[in-house]
Amino acid sequence: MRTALRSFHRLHFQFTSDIGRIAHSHIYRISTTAAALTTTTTFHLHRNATRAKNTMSNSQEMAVTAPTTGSARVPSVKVREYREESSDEDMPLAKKPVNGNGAKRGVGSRSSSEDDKPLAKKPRASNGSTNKKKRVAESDSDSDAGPSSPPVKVKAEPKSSSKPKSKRPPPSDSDDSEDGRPLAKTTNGSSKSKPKPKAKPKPQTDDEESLSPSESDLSSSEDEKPLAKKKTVPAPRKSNGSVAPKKKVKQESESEDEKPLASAKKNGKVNGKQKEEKVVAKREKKVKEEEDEEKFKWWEAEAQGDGSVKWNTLVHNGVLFPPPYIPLPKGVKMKYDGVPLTLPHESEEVAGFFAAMLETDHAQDATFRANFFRDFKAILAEFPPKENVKVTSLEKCDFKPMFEHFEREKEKKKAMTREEKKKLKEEKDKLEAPYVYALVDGRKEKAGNFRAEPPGLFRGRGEHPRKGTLKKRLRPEDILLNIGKDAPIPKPNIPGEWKGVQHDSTVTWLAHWKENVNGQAKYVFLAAGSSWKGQSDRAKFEKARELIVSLAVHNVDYGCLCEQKHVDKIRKDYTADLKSKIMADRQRATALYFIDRLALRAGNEKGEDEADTVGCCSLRYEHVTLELPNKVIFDFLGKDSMRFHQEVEVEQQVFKNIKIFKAEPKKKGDDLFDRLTTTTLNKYLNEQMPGLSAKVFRTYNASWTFQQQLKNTPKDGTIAEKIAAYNTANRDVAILCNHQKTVSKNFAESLAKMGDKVRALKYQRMKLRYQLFTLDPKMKKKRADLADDESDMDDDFMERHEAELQEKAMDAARKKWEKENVKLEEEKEEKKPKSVLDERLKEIKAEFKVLAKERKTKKVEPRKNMTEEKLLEQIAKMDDRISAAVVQMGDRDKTKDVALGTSKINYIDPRLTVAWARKYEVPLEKLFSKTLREKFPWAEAEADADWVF
DNA sequence: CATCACACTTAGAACTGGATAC
DNA sequence: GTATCCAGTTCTAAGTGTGATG
Repeated sequence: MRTALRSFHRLHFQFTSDIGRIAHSHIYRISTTAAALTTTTTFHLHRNATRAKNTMSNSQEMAVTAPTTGSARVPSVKVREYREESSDEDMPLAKKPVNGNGAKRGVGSRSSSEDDKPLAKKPRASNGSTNKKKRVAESDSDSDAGPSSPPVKVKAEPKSSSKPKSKRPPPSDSDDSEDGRPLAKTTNGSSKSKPKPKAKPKPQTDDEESLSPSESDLSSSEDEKPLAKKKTVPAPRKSNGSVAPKKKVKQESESEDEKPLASAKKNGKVNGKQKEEKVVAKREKKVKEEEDEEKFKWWEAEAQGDGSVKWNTLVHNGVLFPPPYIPLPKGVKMKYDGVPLTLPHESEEVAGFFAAMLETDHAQDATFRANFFRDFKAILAEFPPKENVKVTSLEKCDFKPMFEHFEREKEKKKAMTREEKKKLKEEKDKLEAPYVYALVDGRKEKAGNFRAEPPGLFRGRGEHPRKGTLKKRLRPEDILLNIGKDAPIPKPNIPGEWKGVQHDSTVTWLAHWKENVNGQAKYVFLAAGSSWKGQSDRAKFEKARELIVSLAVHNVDYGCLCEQKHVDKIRKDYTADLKSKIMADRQRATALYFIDRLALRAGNEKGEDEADTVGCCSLRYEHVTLELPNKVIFDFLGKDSMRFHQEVEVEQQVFKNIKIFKAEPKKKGDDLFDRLTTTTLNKYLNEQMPGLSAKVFRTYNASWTFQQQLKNTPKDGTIAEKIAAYNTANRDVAILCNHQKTVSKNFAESLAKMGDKVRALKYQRMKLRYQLFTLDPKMKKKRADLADDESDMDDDFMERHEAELQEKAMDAARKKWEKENVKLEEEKEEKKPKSVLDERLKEIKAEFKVLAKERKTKKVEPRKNMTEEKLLEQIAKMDDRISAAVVQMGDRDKTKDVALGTSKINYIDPRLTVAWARKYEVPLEKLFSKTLREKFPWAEAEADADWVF
C-alpha cells in the first residue's frame, strides 16, 4: 500500500522558484505567516533540547547543549547568526566555527596537511536517564566522515576540543568541488556538468534554488507536495512453514549409517604434495600445529571459475539436537493461587522457561508476559495440571519454587570440582565432535552454529510485538539438510527423519529450518574462520576499497579526462542531486548524504509484526527535526532498537531538503523519503559502481576512519600507549557506527571504586606535601603548585578513608597475632598473651589519632629520614600515578556504553590492524583474540607494514 | 512494479572461564 | 581458597540485498 501510494504520486517534481522563498523565509525571518511551521518546529526543538538537557548526566554534555538551547529560544539571535555567516562566505561550511567552540577548525586548516591537525572532538551526550544504552550517539565532526569531508558536523564539545585527533586529508581532486565550494555561492558550471540523464536541468536551476531572498513560493506545483502516506496494515505474515523446498531437493529416505567424515575425504582433492612439504618442514612440531598447516589457504589459491557454484563435495553431520527435556524433581512445583501444580512435562517445560527468566527484565515486560501467558495457557489446555486447576491469570502464577530450583542447580554446577567440570566438558566435546567440522571439497572446515536452537521464549529486542512467544523444540522433521550428493546422509541424534535433503552447490548452508515465532528462516553455516566466510569477508572489504580506486572520468568542467575516485564521483553526484528537480532524485541524494556522512543503514521496510525500527530510507517525519540555521536532529531507533540520537550540522541544501520533505501535508508517521526505497537506492548505487550498495558505505567509512585515526599512534610510545591509541581509533569507529552496549550493572559502583582509589592516592600525596611544607615552609612559596589542596578531598572522605585504613591495619594485626600463635603452638612454645595484641592495636589507634590531628592542623611531621628531595620525588611519582588513574577512569567512562567488538569484527578491514601491528611492532594477539585471528588468516598473510586501505 | 523468499551479514545479550581481588 | 570482574565466546535476533513470482 505504501508503495502503491508512492508510485501513484511518482510524478516529476518540478521545482519552481517558490520553494526557495519559503525556505528562505524560514531561515531569515521567524515571524508572520510563513514562519508558522518554523516557529512550531523551533519550539518543538527547544522542548526537546530542554528535555535532553534535563536528563543529561554530566556537566560536559550540558555544556554542549546549553548554548544552542539558549539561542534556539530567541529567533532573532539565529537570524543574526545566520547573516553573519555571509561574512565568511568563502569559508567552507564545514570549517566554520560552531558556537565559537570549534576554534580549532581554523579557516586555513583545510588545505594543508590536515592529518596532524587536532580536530574538535565529537560531542557526546548520554541521556543519563537509564543505564541502558540509549545514549545519544556522538558523531564525528567534519573531516572524519570520509576522504572528502563535506560539511557534516556535530557541535563541538568545548571541553575536549583540545583533544588532538587527526584529520583526514581531503583528496585534492574532489575537495574543490565539494568541500571547498562556498556554501552560498552557486556555480552554474557545475550544474551543467551534471551527468544525470534523467534530470533536464533548466539553465538557472541553481540560482533559482539558492537561498537568495528572491525565491518564490513552494505551493504552486502539485507535484511538490510531499506524499503523505498512510501506514498500511500488511496482511499478517504467514508462518505456514513446510513448503516443499524448491530447488534440487531430493527427499531421501535412506537411513544409511553415518560414515565417519574421514572416509569421505577421498572425494575431495587434497593437494598431497603441498601437504607433504609442510609436514616435512614442520616435522618437529606438534601434531596440532601440523593440522593448522593443513588449513586451506584460499587466498593463495587461484580463483574458482564459476562464482555461483560454491562446492563440489560437501560432507557433514547435520545439526545436533539438544537433549530431551529433563523433568523437575517431584517436589519442585509452580503454584497457582497458592496451590502447587503438578504439571505434565510438556507444560512444566514451558513454565520453566518463564521461571528461569523471573529476575530478568523480560519477566516484567507486559508484551512478553502476555505472549508467554497466551502460549502457556495453550499448552496447559493440552497438558493440564493434575490438580485440575484452571489457570486464568499470570498474576496468580508463582514460579518462584522453580526459579529457586534452577538457582540451586546453578550453584551445584559452580561448586563442582575441577575434575568433574573437566569430565563434563569432555563428554560434551565427544558428543559434539562429529558436528564440529564439515568437509568441503575434501577440506576440513569448521562448522558454525550446528547446535539446533533449543526451545525457549522468544527474546525479541525492543518493542517486538511477539516477544515472550514460545519457540518450539525442533525435531528432525523441521530441518532441511544441504549436503553433497555422494555424502552419507547423517542420522539425527534424536528419533525422527529429516524434513528433506538437498544438494544445492550454489549455497553455503548446511541445514535450514523455519522458526515458528516469526516464520523466519534459520541456517547452519560454516564458522567465521572458514574459507567461504573468509572469502566473502575479504570481498566485502575489497568492494569497499574499490570506492577509492581512481578511474578516468570525463570532466565537463575542464573538458578533459581526469582521475577521480569512485567515491568522489558519487559524492559529487549526490551533492549536485541535492538540488535536483526530480523529487525522487533529490530524496535519494539526501538519503545518500546521510548514509555516507552518518553511516546510517539502508533501512528496509519492516512489517507490523516486528519492532518499529528504521534506517535511512525508512526514516519517518518524527525521526528528524530541524534547528536553524542548519542543524538536523536525528532521534530514532535503529537495528536492535538501538537509539540513534545525533545533532548534526549539515549543508544548507540538505537542511532545506529536509524541510521540504517534511512540509505539509506530511505529518507524524509519514515517510521522510516517500519516493525512495532501498531497492531504488541500491539500483542507483549499482549503476555508479558495480556491486555497490548502501551498506558498503558503512564498511568504507568505518575502515577509512580507522585508518585515519590510527595516524595518531605515538611513534615511540610504549606498547600500552600504542594499544590505547588503537583502541581510541576503534572507539571512534564504533561511535560512528553507533555500536552500543548496555552499561554494566555495577559500572557506577566500579567507577566509584576507582574514584576512591584516586582519592586515596591524592590523600597520600597530601600527606607528602604537608611533610614537605613542615620540613621547609619556604617550599610553600617556591612550589606554589604544591600548595593547593587536592581537589576532591573533603574531610568526609578523609575521615572515612582513615577509618578504613585503621580497620585494615587492625585486622592485619589480629591476623598476624593469630598466625604467630598458631606457629608457636606448633612449635610447642608459649603463646603470646592477648595483651600483646591489645598493645599493638592501641599503637595503631594512636597512629591514626595522629593522622586525624594532622588532618585538622594540616601539619604533618616528616617521617624519619625524610628529605626534601625524597619528598619531591615521591610527590612527582604520585602525580604520575594519579594522572594515569584519572585518564584510565575517563577512558572507562567514555567506553562504558560503546561496543568495540562489532566494528572490529565486521567493519574494520583486518589488514589495517595487521599492518599497524607490524608497523608499530605490537604483537597481533594484543589486538585480535584467538577467534579473530582464526577469522582473518588472510589478512595476516597479505598485509605488510605499509598496507593501506 | 510490489511482494516474497532466500541467503547471507551484522548485532547486542547472555554465558563462560580465567585472571584478579579479596 | 573464594568472590568478582571482565574479555572472549556463543547464541540467535535483526538487519541487508537480490532474484523470483504474480
